[in-house]
Amino acid sequence: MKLLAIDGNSIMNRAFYGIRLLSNKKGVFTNAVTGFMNIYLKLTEKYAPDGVAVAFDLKAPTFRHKAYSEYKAGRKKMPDELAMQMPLIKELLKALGTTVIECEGFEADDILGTLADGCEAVGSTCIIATGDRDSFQLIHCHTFVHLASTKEDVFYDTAKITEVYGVSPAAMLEVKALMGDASDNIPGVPGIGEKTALSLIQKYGTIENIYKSIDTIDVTKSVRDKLINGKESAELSRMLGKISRDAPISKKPGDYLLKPCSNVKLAAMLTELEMFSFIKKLGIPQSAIDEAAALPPDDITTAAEKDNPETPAVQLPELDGSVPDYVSGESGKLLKYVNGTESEADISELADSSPKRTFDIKSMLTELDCPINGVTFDSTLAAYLLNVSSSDYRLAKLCAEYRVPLGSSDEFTVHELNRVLNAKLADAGMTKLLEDIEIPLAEVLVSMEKEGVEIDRDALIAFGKRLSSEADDLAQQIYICAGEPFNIGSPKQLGNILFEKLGLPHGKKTKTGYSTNAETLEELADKDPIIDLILRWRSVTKLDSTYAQGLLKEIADDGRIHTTFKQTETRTGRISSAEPNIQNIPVRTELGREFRRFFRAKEGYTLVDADYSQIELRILAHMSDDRSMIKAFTSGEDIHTVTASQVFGVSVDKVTPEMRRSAKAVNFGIVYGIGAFSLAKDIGVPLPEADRYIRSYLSTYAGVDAFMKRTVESGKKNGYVTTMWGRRRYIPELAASNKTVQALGKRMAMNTPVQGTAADIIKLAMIRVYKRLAEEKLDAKLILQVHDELIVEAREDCAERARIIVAEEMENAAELKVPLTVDAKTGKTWYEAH
DNA sequence: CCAGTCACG
DNA sequence: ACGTACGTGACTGGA
Repeated sequence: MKLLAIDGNSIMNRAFYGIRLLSNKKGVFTNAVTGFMNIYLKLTEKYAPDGVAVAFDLKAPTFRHKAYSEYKAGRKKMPDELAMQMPLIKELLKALGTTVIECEGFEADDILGTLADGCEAVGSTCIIATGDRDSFQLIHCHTFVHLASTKEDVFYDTAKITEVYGVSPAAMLEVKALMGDASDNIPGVPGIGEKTALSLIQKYGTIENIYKSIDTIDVTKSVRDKLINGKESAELSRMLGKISRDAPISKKPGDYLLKPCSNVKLAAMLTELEMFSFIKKLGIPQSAIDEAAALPPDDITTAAEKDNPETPAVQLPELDGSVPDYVSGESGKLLKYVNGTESEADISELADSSPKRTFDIKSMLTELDCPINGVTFDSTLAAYLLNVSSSDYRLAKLCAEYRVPLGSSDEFTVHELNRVLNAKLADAGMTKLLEDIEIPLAEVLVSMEKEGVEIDRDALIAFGKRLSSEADDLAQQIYICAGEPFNIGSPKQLGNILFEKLGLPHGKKTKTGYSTNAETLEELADKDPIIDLILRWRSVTKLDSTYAQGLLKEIADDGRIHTTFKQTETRTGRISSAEPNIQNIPVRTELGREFRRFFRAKEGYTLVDADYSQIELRILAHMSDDRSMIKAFTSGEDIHTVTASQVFGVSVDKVTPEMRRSAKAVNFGIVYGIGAFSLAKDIGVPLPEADRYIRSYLSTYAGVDAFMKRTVESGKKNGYVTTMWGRRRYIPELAASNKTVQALGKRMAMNTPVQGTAADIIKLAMIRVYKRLAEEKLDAKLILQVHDELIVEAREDCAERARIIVAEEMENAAELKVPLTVDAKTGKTWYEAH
């Protein structure tokens, strides 16, 4: 018989601090549970135990000794994020068939000691799995310790302990009692550390022996004095550190045999916790998953949710069964589900305007390459709106998440999934957002991807050659400065050259070595000419590899680049662009901006480039209803100048360029949820001065201050924040107890409504522009979007009409309390038009 | 596959 | 005392 005895608290601790904070979308934290499950699976695979017992401390233990409780009282309280995961792991462990043991008056260690004692008595093997070394004293003939550490796990038996520490396992207690253990609040003998304690016990075996012959033992005077003064403390420490072996639990290993798993319970819990990978790893049968999905939503809910009970159940909208649900199956087949019947459908029926529902309309438009009209609902987009933070909106994942049984056919499953998603979306007030923005947008995006943008390949190749030869020159000069060639692109090698070989003063370090980013290097620019060369090399190679070579690889046979716009990627509602990313083509430096000359209109056409002016600040003015900021925007003056004049209390014509620069930085910072530290770094002023700017800004724009506070409060209360169009983002970070994480949550809460509303507006604008260009039968197509900028390719003779139309539709996409202004220009290339 | 870096709004 | 502005994607080096 082989018993695996797990120190539950210790392993949960390791898991919690070893994995960054994770949570499901309801805000239930899951990182410790995830880590524990990984360790549990590893252990059972490695040792194949017959029985598993998991020991936990009780929340409010009564202590063995009075003195003990006094010491333990000084221990830090478990963070809430970890505490709330304890009941979850216990439930999971029970469902896995293990025995969970908690025992009043005894800590997890004592339970392990008792179990080990029971195993020794009958010659069963006992493997103790724990994250701390306290249990070493329990190692014996049949008792071993599996130490789970951050680096790698180590297996300890008597021989290993003797090898590593030079004492017997039982003597580990004596060592600990001498050296003490701060984390366990064991005082030890003041002044005696690990080295001295080990050598003393190696020589004399026990504390008792040491004190028996305290006058004659071979130690320095100072150690002897410390020992004499610390005698009482040593004896107390030994008592505190000794693990008890008589917890009132069964000592028979046979009583802890593994029971069969409760697959349904496991499936339900792991689904609720969104830990889908374990469902797979545990090999839980589909039947159990389906059965779990049919259960009513259980009580694995958050405390947060209990504090905010959902509004009483309202009548949720049911789906109209006569509206077909479409899904594209393998090998290009189109399947549908209508009035309870499944059938194959012809793509031609998608074109008519009769109502229909889809699963991933953007993929369907792309793959089927046919018009799809009358779409009233789309599963993928609905799922994105319900949880913008997911990274997987595939059918199986959604079914698991929303407790829909994976049925016999996809069309039936999609129908069932849509019922759930539709009800949840209506409940969250996002139906209009789906119908009016996301669904119509899918068609616009697919059209833009298909159109693409023409690239001047030859010019791009020539520019790339220029960049790479420049990079080679710079590299040669760098090698001369460094005295040897090395890989400049390796931060590790570069750090060695700069800070070890050349001995330059290094700034802060990263986890892996010296920091060598541009910000750090710029501070060293006057120390050595190599710095400037490296910065130039970085910039030139970046442009060459990412933009010259990178873009060349992406030019299709039609001479154009066809990006992919992702509609379900960002947390804020923006769209993103990939393969290639056309939303980060250089513009800030003159050399980088050259790339925009290679993005050109095709023969006989012109580009129209229109971008919103200060859209995020305008939205902030509107949402916060701040009188001063609204006035600033209605005055028609430059916003940063007006801000400077209001914040510094001077007239507009007295604003210096310096003042304007600061005001601009604060304006940006405010939208991001500013901190004085970062502002100071950004504009290079002392921290107290940056702090004054912010306070002055927030008192000038008190409405903004109030809006930010309101937003954070509502985020904390509801668990999410929203945009003007009701787009939602859950922010579990707001509930974290770690201050840094909470501060991050606050910044997200402040930024998301603004950035997200801007995303709502430009999406509306795209739909309007797309429709209007089609209605007016202009030979002009929307081709690119860069967050606040739209680019249209128009035949030369209608470019001016197109320019007017694009600007008009963008400006009228939303009605705010401030004007929503647009700059629209034309040009043969992106460079010229922007 | 992650960390570091850097391009954009 | 600590860590420090929001949101993305691509490339490189190195475990």
